[in-house]
Amino acid sequence: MSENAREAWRLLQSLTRSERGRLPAIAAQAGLAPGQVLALCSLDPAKPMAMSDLAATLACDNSNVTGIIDRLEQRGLVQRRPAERDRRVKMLVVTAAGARVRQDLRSALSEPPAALAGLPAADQRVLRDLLRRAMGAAASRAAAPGP
Amino acid sequence: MSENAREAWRLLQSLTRSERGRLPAIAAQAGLAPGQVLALCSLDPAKPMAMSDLAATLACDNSNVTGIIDRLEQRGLVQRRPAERDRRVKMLVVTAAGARVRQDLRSALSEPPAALAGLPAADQRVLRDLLRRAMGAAASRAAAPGP
DNA sequence: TATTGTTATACTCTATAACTATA
DNA sequence: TATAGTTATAGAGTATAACAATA
Repeated sequence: MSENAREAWRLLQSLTRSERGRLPAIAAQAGLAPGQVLALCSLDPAKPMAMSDLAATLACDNSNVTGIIDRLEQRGLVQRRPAERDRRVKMLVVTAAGARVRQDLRSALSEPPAALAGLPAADQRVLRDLLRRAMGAAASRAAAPGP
Repeated sequence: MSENAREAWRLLQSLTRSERGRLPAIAAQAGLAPGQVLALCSLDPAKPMAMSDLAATLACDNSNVTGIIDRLEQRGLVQRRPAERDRRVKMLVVTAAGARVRQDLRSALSEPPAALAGLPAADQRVLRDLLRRAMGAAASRAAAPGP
């Protein structure tokens, strides 16, 4: 019985739900819509990505990514480039301006909420270590599914 | 310097982001849209709530709640009732059918993701206690803002 | 006058289906 | 035939502004 895990998950959900307004607020400040912010932050300026890979990252349909990238491209933050090996594929390149905006967005989004910032330093460290373990173990399980 | 809190927050965000598809999936199974699920789950069947209070809970505009409640009311899950004391206000009452659906939804949503369910029992307990402290302290601060 | 909820309007995100170009 | 991306279309969530009923 993992009632503790259930309660921990409920607490985590209420924490992130209380921070729900931040993404729209940060996006509005940059003159972007929330989805555009998530897309821009998901792109690595050093490593162009195909449209369909971005769709998988954002867990949404290709047709949706078309519209989001249209708007980011109009703003000069991203560019489409045809892939060399397969001309059906379009690679997404973050422009210099896009990289600057992205850096600001990521910095704002990673600002911890009061509930975490107010914890004693020792608790913050315990929490970080625990989450590292949890995420690492989950990644391992995904890579090598059990028998 | 709270770099640990920052990293913990980033890890929490990636955990909840990896669970991003669950709300739409659970909503679709119940034949509802994600926003309708959040609204229904936010209503306490034992304690009717004004439209504007629900808007505050969901951190969105009143005009938006009108549309969401329209659809929940058409489905027979919620009813509008005029408040006795102030006839401008409409109280939202969860129907018997709505309470059943709500219970199922809450149960499905509180199922912890693999990253948490896979942690050792001791870690789950530590995490739960830590989050209880964090959320409790934040609530206290909100109730009594410092000097 | 001020407030609660509704309506009108517009933009964004989302999906499905049909289409084009390429493989 | 199958795949990557686009277009067309539709439904839902979001906001602002104007409005009605009530306070």
